[in-house]
Amino acid sequence: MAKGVNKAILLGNVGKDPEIRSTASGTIVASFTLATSDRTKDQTGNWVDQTEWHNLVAFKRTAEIVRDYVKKGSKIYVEGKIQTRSWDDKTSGEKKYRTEILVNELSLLSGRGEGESGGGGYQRSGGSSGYDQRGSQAPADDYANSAEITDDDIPF
Amino acid sequence: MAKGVNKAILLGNVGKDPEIRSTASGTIVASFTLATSDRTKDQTGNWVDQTEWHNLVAFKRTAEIVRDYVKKGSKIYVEGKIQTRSWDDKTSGEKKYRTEILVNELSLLSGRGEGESGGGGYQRSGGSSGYDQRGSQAPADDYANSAEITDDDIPF
Amino acid sequence: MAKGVNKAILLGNVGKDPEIRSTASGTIVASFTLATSDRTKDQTGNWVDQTEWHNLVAFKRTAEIVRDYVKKGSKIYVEGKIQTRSWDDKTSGEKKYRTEILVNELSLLSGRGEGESGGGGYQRSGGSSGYDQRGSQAPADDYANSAEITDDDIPF
Amino acid sequence: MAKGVNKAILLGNVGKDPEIRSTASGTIVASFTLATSDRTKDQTGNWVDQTEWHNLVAFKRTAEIVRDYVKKGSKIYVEGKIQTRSWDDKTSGEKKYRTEILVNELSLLSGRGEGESGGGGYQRSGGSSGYDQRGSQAPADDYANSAEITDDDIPF
DNA sequence: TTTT
DNA sequence: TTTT
Repeated sequence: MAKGVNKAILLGNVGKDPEIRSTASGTIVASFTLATSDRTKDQTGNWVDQTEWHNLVAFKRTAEIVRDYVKKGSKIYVEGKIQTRSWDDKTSGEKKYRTEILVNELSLLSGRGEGESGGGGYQRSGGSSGYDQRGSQAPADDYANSAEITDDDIPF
Repeated sequence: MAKGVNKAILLGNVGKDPEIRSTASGTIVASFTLATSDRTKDQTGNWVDQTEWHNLVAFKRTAEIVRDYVKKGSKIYVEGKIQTRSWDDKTSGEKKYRTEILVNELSLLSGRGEGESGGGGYQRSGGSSGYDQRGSQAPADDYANSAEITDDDIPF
Repeated sequence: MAKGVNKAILLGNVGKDPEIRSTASGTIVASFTLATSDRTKDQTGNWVDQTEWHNLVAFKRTAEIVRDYVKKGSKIYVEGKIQTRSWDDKTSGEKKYRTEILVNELSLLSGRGEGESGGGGYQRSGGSSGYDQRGSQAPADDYANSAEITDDDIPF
Repeated sequence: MAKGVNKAILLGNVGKDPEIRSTASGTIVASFTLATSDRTKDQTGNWVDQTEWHNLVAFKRTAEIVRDYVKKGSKIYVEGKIQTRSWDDKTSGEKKYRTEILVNELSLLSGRGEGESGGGGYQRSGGSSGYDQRGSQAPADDYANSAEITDDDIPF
């Protein structure tokens, strides 16, 4: 009776190769971004392409599918839950928010081979944090340090 | 052809009486929060009620419906578009993000009279920012100062 | 990869007390109808209320919730899968179709006590087929005789 | 307050080249079928591909997009309204039902050139009624004769 | 009747 | 940062 509905339905293109991590307890986690593009009229009546970026997270079996089949450029359909996590920024002391889509349904729309052009290595190595995704530096670090996903964040 | 899908489907209860404002050009804007509750199992297998808060915005005709019929406690169904706005925090200089649902469909589920218990005054006056809903003070002010909705933010 | 999406999202009022049955193998099945009302403009520009009726089916745990909490008049939100079953009419020999929503998510929106007006008995007895909801008699019988849900129809 | 929700969300492949017609008043109408495929477990626990077929109808601007870009094999995402039309079968005298999805949002997922393999002619000519789509003969004719879409069926 |  |  107290059950609400919290559902996101998205169809778009993946911005970067997904980040794959594991929690302390061994749960696999995939993080990636999705661009949904729209053609809307602006104030002057012109058609403008408008792109919205979404932060997606997937766990367990869904994360494995992401790891194995989703890459930069992939077109996917996704259903998920909208979640906002918050943490206290260590340096500024301010509260920060990050909204993510917890993916629970995923459909691959690019054929095999489509999506990524580079055939070679997926060099997703080094210091790439995977959250440095809006041209912001400090926030990414901050997020990585203060708001890393822990087992407590996982809803199962 | 490049058309993506960006849709949120929410059903829950309104957290506070909506804020009603107008842009410089006279467009009416309604802002409010919605709680969607879920019963999920936690790590230890217990059923836990989990509430997610969403920031909703409505414009024009939809904003008028919100103004006239939606209040604290109202149960509503909503469809909208997920949007993240960003701005530079004036004091800390950091980039901040705020994700909102731009409502384009709304269905009232509380009967008339349901929802609000207090019959008296809707004292939506004074310093009540309507964004002080996560125990955070500064962010609300900050948001009010730095990220006020302007005509440029309105997608039509 | 070949995964499609087939989803119905409905919010409306239940037309009659649900029918509860069991398959030969003991799976509980609930069947009921849902009215979704819309206010659309007709050809002459007048606002007209338009009601669409849907046939819903629920199995197992969801069927138990329907049995225990859903009744005539209940306002509910439902997610499900659109399915069309077909059978050969015994008398006319024609192929017949029936589209149903296989419910997999259900949210009760009427408070307890709301919905049903009659306090007394839920006389869901006798010949009430539960499918006699469009002013048609024969189809209901026909359906009952020729297109009863069998274990083969259940997708799990 | 009496506003319900009636929404279908489908992603799949088009079964045949769409039928394009016009009503007496000149409204363009597109009819086509969509297959949504699912991989579910059957009773014995094996994974089985299950395909559901949907009847889609589009009007006006959406019908033009269908006419110009959608063909047999096209992968599309669609939002629409579930509608059941009924009519009296002339020969058997029985009431018949046909459930359709009235498309109001459409996204093309096949690239240009994808979808159809045959480059040549779209010979959608002759007596093809477009409703002879489930291996049934009489019903199609019947439908064509008794339940043709008229201006009265169009909800605007 | 589609698709992987 | 994606895609058409």
